[in-house]
Amino acid sequence: MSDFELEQFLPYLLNQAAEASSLEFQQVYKDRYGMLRNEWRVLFHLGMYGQLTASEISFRAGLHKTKISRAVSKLEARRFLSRDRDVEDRRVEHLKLTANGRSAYIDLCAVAQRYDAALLEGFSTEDALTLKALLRTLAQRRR
Amino acid sequence: MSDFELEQFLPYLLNQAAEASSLEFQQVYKDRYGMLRNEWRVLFHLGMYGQLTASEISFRAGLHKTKISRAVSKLEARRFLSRDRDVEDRRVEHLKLTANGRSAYIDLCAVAQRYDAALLEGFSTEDALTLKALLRTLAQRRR
DNA sequence: GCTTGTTAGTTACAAAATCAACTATTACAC
DNA sequence: GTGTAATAGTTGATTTTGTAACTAACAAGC
Repeated sequence: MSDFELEQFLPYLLNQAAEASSLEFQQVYKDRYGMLRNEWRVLFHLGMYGQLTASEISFRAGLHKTKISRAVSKLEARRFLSRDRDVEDRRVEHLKLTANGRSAYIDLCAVAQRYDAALLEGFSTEDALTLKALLRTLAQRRR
Repeated sequence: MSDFELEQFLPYLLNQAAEASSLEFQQVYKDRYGMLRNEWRVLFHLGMYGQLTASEISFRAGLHKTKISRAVSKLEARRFLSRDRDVEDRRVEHLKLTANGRSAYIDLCAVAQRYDAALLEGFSTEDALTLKALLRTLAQRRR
């Protein structure tokens, strides 16, 4: 194919952009709290929505249950969250952040907000909104 | 932080969108040619630019040299590319696609073009252009 | 009650990514 | 030339992920 442009191919572009714009933030949660990507995501979901079960996080974040399971173990080991078995259904665990976890969440939220603003610097407000709306649409078609 | 929205956080959004929109295409190059993401990328760079060295691919694609090295080995083992040692500088290898590799490239290009169009279906031409331009800007801030 | 099916979450093993150390070759200083 | 540094690319050890099989608990039919 003569007229194909890799740099115009959406999945490629998205990957490049995602990787580039995750790098610095990743550095922060890794260096500051020893977290991995999935751990950060679980922490944020609990921080935003309060108490959740692993399945609920899995559904909301679009993460496979094994990823959740491992992320939860790590976060628990580092005292960022606590588990509570459901009394009605003893298969279910309710997860919530410890004080420690909450303070990490609050700290990282602030970092994230500043970081987000920095990434969008140079874009017009309208472009920024369009970008995020389109990305949300693309992300929705899932699994 | 009360007003933080994970779904508005650019790195998160980009990752979700990237993952969602890579899935189906990944399935194609995996099922049809047994390729991994890095192998597909190397194949496309060689398909688009002709003969390149590993370092050149590394620079253009923003991939670490170990990823290139392993992708090249796999592609060579499956007869998708051939290596040629440089006569002037015997550290350097010139890589290029075999007929086999080229035909895989041409096939995947066509798939990619159709897939790209399908992803953008429902977006206005203007939105599509804006999206790609912004993504390119974000991707540029790199490494 | 007992069997069958389903759901929540974990674990085991293989595949893949990472990071650092390595070899081979060239370049440059003296 | 000889020693030192730089570059191209590979390999190995460790971590992380992915897939599938697993355990434990519940639910529904009979």
